Amino acid sequence: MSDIITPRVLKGFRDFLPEAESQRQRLSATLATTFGLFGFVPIDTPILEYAEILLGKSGGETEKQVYHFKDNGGREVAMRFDLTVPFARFMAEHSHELYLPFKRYHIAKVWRGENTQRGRYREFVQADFDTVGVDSAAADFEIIALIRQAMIDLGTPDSKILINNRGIFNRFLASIGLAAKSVEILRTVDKLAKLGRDETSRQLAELSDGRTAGLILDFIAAGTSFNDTLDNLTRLCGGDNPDCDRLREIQSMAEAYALGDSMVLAPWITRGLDYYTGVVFETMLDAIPDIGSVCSGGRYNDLAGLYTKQRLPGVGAAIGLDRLVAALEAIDRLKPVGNPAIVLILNLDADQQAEYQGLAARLRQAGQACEVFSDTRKMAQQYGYAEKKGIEWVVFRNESDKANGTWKLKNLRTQAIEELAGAESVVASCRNLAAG
RNA sequence: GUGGAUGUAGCUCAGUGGUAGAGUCCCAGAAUGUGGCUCUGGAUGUCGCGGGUUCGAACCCCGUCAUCCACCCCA
Repeated sequence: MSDIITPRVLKGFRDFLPEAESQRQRLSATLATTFGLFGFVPIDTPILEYAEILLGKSGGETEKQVYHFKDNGGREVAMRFDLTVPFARFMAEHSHELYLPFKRYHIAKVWRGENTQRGRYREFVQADFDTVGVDSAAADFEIIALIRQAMIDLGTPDSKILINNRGIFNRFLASIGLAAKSVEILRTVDKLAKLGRDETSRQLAELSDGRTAGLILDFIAAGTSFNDTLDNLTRLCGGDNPDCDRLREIQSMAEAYALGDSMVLAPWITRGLDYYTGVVFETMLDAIPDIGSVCSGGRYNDLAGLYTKQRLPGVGAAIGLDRLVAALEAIDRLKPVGNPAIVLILNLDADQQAEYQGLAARLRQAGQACEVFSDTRKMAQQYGYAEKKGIEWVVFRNESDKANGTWKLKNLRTQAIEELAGAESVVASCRNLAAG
């Protein structure tokens, strides 16, 4: 009989080993730098909120996905399932302490109790960024430019930001008398890429009729260029209007910014979430489109309407960091993250313990990360340790080195061994290694 | 939440009713003029978990958990 508890983690939850966690931290740090480049500032909020805050408006679908329970004091609480709703509460509570427009980013874990798949977990990190307190093309464009920069910085310049404006679609639907079914139609259209034209047409015909389905499909057809597509949309929804103008303004900024064809007008992109009211976007990686959008968002005209009378329009997006890591791994584009220490001091002689630590101290004082192997094990094991951790250099000394006060520095890859006069020489050599 | 596939040693997998296997990895030893090549030996599995059928189950049946895929939704 055993009283050992089987170690396991919940479905959709994961442990991260050093290599994976290093990657996550690196990407996260990269994003923080990119956000800062655009003047976005960081915030954080609690992972647990009153259930009514998180479940307030969102009925059905999201409610089923939110982890909620009674805390030890009997309060109904819930774990945040995205960073936008907590942000809305945050703004309602702190807007008087802040300034508008307020541009914030928030990189943190969120939880959703839905079924798992590759790149789809129950606990995952989102990098959310929004500009609130302003409704302008400049703000919309800044989010797009930021997504573009983030994609470049993350190592996926070969990606496309698909953009659309829901307002245009709604105008179009109104013009053909289907405004009442806009939500269903938007959802159906959103699946065009996945279902294909025929199936989408069939489903649209169920919502309206065959002729209307054809009209809708014509409407969402892609043109030969951003402006060509936009001209088509403008014509089909009854001529110039503020929503088309917004896209034109964004496009002119994109040209000045030299975004090129990384920004695509995609009339079939609508996003399922019903709080978006203006431009919406998704970001697809050319190398692995199957994994889905790695950064999605859009404009909403009232962020915190549930919690305050102050009207806060905004625009923002969320990068799915874990999905991105899964994608980068799948296309083999994660840069290896080495061990922080590039030098291992081999521990071969029980009488030299003080010397090893003394050398390590010198190195560290010089800002040089190093390790002393923590036991006098066989050399093969110490070499193996260094290799597994990606440490390229080892320092050791044999009997004669010990007598002479010298050290040997060996490159594990080239096998080259260099004899060094003393600790200062080791420090100097390691400095060169780090620099070179 | 619904449907399908999968689940055997740390890893990759073979084994379809009759005493649990291979490769790799790991450990020990030999050789090696400070490891990595070679040789010898060794360890490791409640066959995801729990029931059932059977003289006998890794294999058949049911349930359950996890992973992957599709739906739904989304990052």
